[in-house]
Amino acid sequence: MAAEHSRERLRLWLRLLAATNEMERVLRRRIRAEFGTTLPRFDVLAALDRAPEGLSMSELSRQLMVTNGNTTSLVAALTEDALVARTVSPHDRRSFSVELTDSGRDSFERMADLHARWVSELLAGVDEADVDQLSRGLHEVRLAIQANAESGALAEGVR
Amino acid sequence: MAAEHSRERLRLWLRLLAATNEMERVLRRRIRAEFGTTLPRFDVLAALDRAPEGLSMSELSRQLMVTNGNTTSLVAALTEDALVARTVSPHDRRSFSVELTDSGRDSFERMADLHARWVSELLAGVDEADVDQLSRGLHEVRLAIQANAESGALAEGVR
DNA sequence: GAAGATTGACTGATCAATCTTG
DNA sequence: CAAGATTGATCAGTCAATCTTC
Repeated sequence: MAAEHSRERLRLWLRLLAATNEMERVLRRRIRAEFGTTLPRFDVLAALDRAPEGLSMSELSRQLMVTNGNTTSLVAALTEDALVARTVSPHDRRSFSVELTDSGRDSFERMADLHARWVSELLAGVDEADVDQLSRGLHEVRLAIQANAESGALAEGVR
Repeated sequence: MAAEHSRERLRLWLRLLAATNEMERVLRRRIRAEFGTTLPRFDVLAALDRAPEGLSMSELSRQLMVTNGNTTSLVAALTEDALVARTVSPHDRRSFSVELTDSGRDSFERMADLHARWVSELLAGVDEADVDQLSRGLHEVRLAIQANAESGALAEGVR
């Protein structure tokens, strides 16, 4: 089994967490200071910008990796501000399509460049080869977690 | 500058975020199901377990990578449950020392093993060499973010 | 005035329960 | 009954303002 290398894996998890927290903290602060909005809201706009044809609430939740309930309130707030709009699906009256308004798209585009620049600058100093290696490794890590969480659920008695 | 490789760095950030979210989601669910508590509370107990002599609120906040206000309410809740105790510092009446109670230590030790096993199992399949490489790389990433956030703050006009 | 800690207002996130439509 | 979405309760987290002590 894998238990004999428990220590190294635990350390990996702590470092993963530390790096992510550090990045999120900096980005959150800058987005607030510079644009007067929040990271989650920016993330909603980014997801919708990638989907010009619109997304359902569930699909949007999946892409943002959050629950439906969370998405509901985020989208409600953004609708208030007229940055996104919801239109009822023509084929399923349970479902909405959420998309950017013109104002939302403008607002997002104003922010996106600077955001990308921040990320890039914050990661400057990590050398090029490491960036790619880490990307690949982290993708592998995510897939492992997903795979192991399912099989582990039964073994551990987690429902 | 670093801007020419913005795309790869952005991708790294997204994967970092995805992997961390996935892991946290699984751990949070299991801790709730198995122990009836939450990940942040577990984290407090873990930090205090590593510091038998106790920690001040500020030092605890720093280690948990959260704000003081957050720590205040977490520690209040754990004090309610008699898992931690606060004693006034003998030398500075502004400051507390927070430490585990016997009950808190028992409770933590019951959980710690299984938690470590979960982490290890969830990361099983990531091969040994990659684990170490990722650990080192992520440490480097964190340091880069911290270093660049400071220097960037002035350049970007973030206060 | 600065540092340790708390408070209050607010945003974000989960989860379980519910409503509506399929 | 399943699936899409919302609601309400609860817990986390930030931030700015405040209180107390140094």
